[in-house]
Parts: sequence; structure tokens; C-alpha cells
Amino acid sequence: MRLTRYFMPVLKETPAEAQIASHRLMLRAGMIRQASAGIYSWLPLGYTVLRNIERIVHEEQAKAGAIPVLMPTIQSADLWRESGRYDAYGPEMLRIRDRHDRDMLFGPTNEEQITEIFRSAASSYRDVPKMLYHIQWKFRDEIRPRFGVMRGREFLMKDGYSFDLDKESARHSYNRMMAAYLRTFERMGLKAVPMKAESGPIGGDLAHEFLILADTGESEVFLDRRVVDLSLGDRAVDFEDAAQLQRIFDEWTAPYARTDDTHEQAVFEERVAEPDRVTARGIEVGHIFYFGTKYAEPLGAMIANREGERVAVHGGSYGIGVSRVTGAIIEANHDDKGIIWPEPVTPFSVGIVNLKQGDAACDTACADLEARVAAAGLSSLYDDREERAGAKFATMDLIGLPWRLTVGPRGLGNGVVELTSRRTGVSEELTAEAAVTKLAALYDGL
RNA sequence: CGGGGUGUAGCGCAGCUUGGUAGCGCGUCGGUUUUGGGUACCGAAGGUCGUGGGUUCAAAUCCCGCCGCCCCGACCA
Repeated sequence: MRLTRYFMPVLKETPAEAQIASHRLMLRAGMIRQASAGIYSWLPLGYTVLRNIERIVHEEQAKAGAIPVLMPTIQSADLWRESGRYDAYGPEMLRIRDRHDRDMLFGPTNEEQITEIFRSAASSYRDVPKMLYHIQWKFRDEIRPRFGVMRGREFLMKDGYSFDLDKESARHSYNRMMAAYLRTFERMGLKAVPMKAESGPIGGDLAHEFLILADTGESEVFLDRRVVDLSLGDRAVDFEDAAQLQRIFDEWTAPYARTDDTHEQAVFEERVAEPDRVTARGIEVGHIFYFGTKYAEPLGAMIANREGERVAVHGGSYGIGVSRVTGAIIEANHDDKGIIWPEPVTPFSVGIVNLKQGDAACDTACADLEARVAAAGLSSLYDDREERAGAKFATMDLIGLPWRLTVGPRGLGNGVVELTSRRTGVSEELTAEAAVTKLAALYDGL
């Protein structure tokens, strides 16, 4: 992509309303535009990142055995009356009336809807276990939206729902998602820690929140330092192997890690040695729940068990705040100059900076690089503006592409271009061919 | 919803106290400059002063209502 043909309205000055780094940088880099309080348009750069995050979520969900669907944003109030949540949910739910005076709502979540779909199609133990999910916009009329996409009213969420015959099987489903979430966040370059959560209004007893440690997080967290070092890495995970998943669950839930909601100071001090105790702040990016038959019973999602008795299915729900993750990644990956994207989510694999726009040799070399990068299956953003070099570097630093290729007459004279890491600032002079080969290797497998 | 702010050009702000023909910086546009970490110079465009009403010869400025947005608290992916 040529910058002069792209739409990326960067701001030199910081908009006054943005309080935290991710919000400031998303506005400055031209990723989002505020439409109204807590509601944003996603501009090309931001939308690309959002899709990258979605892609990773989809891939990891598939590996875990979850099946994608897409449910509507607008739901019928009747369904929510059946579950009893139409009245219970409160003003956070946006209620709408259609032209026939029917009560509708903009979905804040989809337990009712998915249960309705499931109950109409499933009739016996042969139809379970099943895990369905979608990535769809939600609306929660937050009292106080803030921090840009971190607490929007409209937000993109992956929400998944499991259906099982009994608690034993439901635990396997729960552990699938535990492991899938660990993999998902790890792939995005995030250190997300599962923390024991309150089951809250949704009910049930198995519940964990995934939090990213960041100073601007809204939750206070207490944890054993050692949980932060846990990593799945290249470990092969067999999602059909319930015992292995349980071991992963045990490994990650053994160290103390809780938010202020569930924190017990006495337990913390008893279980964690003083030097390993960490008190920090965190951003909640995911949430997994087992809620048993809470929705299946009122909504009549019954299946026949092996004995022919009709029993309520056991459910769980599993959410990832996809739009929030975008902000969280920036909170965890930026410096005073701008964003530093982890390679798996970066909007472009590499930035190309032409130091002497209009110089035939430089222009040709940049076009050549563009073609080589594309041939290697990578994407580039080529800053072909007739601008000062400083302005180009500053823009690249702001939008945070992890790698940059710099082309100038001086380097070309020696047959080289410069490959620079945004994260370390370290540069290397390479031939165009070698630089692209190196980039391809860096991105291989992501 | 309670408390505190704020609304003037794309962005950041001044002007308001003490009413008198709307300003600055950045950005944008046209030139000169051909650039190795946000150079420099010349010129230009761009504003219903959030909105409705009131006071006044005259309102960005004073008064009243409404709306938007931001911050602190309870809630949440």
C-alpha cells in the first residue's frame, strides 16, 4: 500500500479527550474516530488490526473445536423475558421499539439467543458436546464510557457457548476454552493471566477472567509472580485430551491470581511467599464461565440422556473483548514515539521509507522492495509522500509497524537498504533481497 | 445518577472577568527549498464561536434553558 493512496489521518497533536496511551495513539495514528460517547468508527489502519485479531481468535477457536456462527445484534425482548433477564439487566441494556411497537433490544450478550437456537435443534445426548461462538458487535449502555475502545458502549466481542450433558463434560469444554484463550493471547504477544473470578449475575462456580497487566488497567490484581512466567510456547495441545487440558488448567490456576473482587489477603499471604507477591493493575480481555443449567432450565433447553430422561443441558460462556484487545495490545506495546505492534497483529508487515522521493533510483528501489515484500506473502506500507525524512520516520514510529525498510541514495550507492526494528531501534544494512528474506523468516509461522 | 470541568478553523489553544467588525500555533493548499530523525522562506484558504431564547444600539463575551464531550465514583468484554 502506498501511503499517498491510503486513508490514514494522523494527528500531530494529542486530542484533549484522550487520557490513556492507547486511546491517544489510536486517535493520533488514525485508527479510530469517535462517533459519540463510547462509540467509534474504525478507520482502515485500526480496522486492519481488528481483523487480524479476529483472525487469530477464529483460528484458535477452530483448533479448540468451536464452531463459528453469526447471530444478530438486535434481539427480541420476548426471549429475554423467558430467561427473566429482560427486567434483571437494567438500564445498561439498550431497549428499542420497532414500528409495530414490539420490544426489541440491542444485544449486550447472547446466552438467550444461542440457547434458543440450540434447544430447537438438539434433542439427545448425541447432540452434545457442542461449542458455538460468534464475533459480533455488542451494545452495553455503560454509565461512563471512557478510555477509547477500552470501555466503549459498542464493542466487538467474541462470545462462545458450550453445551454439555453433564458437569464432567462441561468441565472439558471449559478447559478447552481456558487453553484456547491462553494460546490466543500468547499469539497476540500478550501476557494474559487467568484469575479466579466471581461468577457474578450470570451464576455458576467455574469462572476466570483473563487480565493483561498494565498500569492503566481498571482492575487491581494480586498475583503470584510465577504465574506470569507460565507459557504454552510450542507445546502441542490436544483439545480432545481432557486429561491434558485439565493439567493445563491446574498449572495455570495453581498460583494465586485474583482481582480485587475475589482477593483474600490472608490467603494471598499464606500461599505466596513475600518476594513473589505482586500487586498490580490489569485490563480484563477475556472471561470464561461455567453456569450449569442456569439458562437451559428457564428456556427449556432439554436433551435426553442415555437413560432416556430429559435433562437440562450444562452451559458455559466464553468471551473475548476483541475491540478492547486492540487497545490492550497498545497499552502493553508502546513507547513515547508511538505504537509498537507485535508482528502477528500489525496492520502492515513492514514500512518502506523513501528518503528521496522523486529520485529515480530511490523510487525504483522502493517499488522493487514493495514487489519483493508482496511476493514473500507480506504486506507493506510505503511512505511515498514528498515529505521530510524526519516526518516520515515520525509517522512510521507513531503507527508502530514492527519493521521498517529505509531507502536512500547513500545506501543505494552501496547496494543496500536499511532494515530497522521498531522495538529495538537496531538497524542492519542488507541487500533488498536479503532484507526481504530476513523479514519473511521473521514472520514465518505467525 | 451524584460531584467537577469543558464546548471558539482539521488538531491544540487564547479571547469572556471589564460587550464594540474573531486571533495564535500546528496541520492544509499554492510556490521556493530535494530533503539521512518532525529543516527553512513567501503566499493563501478555512470559523453558524455547541444550540435555543433573553438583555442590549451592539453578545464568543452578560442571563436562562437544552445538548454534546471529558474527568472522579458504583457497573462491565
